[in-house]
Amino acid sequence: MKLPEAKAQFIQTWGLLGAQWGVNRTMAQIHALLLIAPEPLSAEDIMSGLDISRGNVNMNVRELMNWGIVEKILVPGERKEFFVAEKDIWKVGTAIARERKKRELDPILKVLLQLSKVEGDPKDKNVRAFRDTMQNIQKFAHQTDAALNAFIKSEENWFYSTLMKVIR
Amino acid sequence: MKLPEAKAQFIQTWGLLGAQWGVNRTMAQIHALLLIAPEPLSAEDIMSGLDISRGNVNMNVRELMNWGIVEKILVPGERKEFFVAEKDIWKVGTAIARERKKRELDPILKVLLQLSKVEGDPKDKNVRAFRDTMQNIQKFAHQTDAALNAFIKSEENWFYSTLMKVIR
DNA sequence: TTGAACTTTCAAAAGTTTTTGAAAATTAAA
DNA sequence: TTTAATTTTCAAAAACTTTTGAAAGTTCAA
Repeated sequence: MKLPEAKAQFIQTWGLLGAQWGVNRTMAQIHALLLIAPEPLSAEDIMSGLDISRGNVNMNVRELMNWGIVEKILVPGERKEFFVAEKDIWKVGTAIARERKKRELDPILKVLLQLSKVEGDPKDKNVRAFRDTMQNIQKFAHQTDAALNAFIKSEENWFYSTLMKVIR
Repeated sequence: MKLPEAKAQFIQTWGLLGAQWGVNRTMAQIHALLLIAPEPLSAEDIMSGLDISRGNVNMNVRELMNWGIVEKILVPGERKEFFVAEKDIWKVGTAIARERKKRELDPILKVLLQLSKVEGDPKDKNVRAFRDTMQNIQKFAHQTDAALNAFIKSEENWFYSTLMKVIR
């Protein structure tokens, strides 16, 4: 396989991976394009590289910057803005974990904690079933939370061993 | 908060969690409804509980069964089919991890492995950047794979072991 | 067998998300 | 200043996903 074909396939695959996990496909594709670019890319490079509109590039690049995995840089002598991706995949992984936990997991776990305080007669099997489920989810959530925090704080290599301690 | 309100909020929240991670919202809501049900539910119970059509229930319950976290049961003397969810959240977590890894992660990682074999002149910085990225992703993928496998294999007893810590 | 109870299927409709592209806003050079 | 290059915004269009519901299929008691 030659480079252009391999690049295209990587962009396609990275986009699919994102889409399956609730990330905008185009955002993941832009990320892929930047990951394999040896030089910073302009908005126009991304537009032509993926055949998408300027507005689409602008919106998705901004979101990648919000996630902390792409940076805007100014090239001396150039009017345009350029973009570079964080190339260390471990850092990319921890940044994504940190953001998604903060935005999507933490608020939901807060709600679930509230729900275990439901009023009701413990003789009612509906009440008992509900409370049992909430307690189980909370316990699981705490372990997941600990594992994710370990990962987020980790430098490479620490991850596997700390996760093992949490699980065992 | 009283039970009916708490149930509604749990269903809503569980659905949101699913939707954010690429799972059909209604499928997650059906799962929530079954998780807190003290008795098996029929298709009609689910239809009226969530106000959705028969076809929708059929399709999503089938998918929950494919994931191995819901089971069809036959109640003696009843013509209808009933459904129960696996109530142990750790088992639910490992089942979901096992299925998603198999369906969505493994095939993609296989492609990425292929891509690191790209032909090309190592003097070309495009080739070098591409290969570096592929190698980094692969290394990360292997660690993630090992961590996921450890989690998937961590069979039950989590309740027992946490209980032991409380007792001693 | 028959037919009522129940489940499954799937084309069309509804709903949601993503993308476009042109106008408005911003920036910086002349 | 003014002007041209560039970026941002956002309403409308396109694309995609989910849901419906009625017809077809299946099961089983009589």
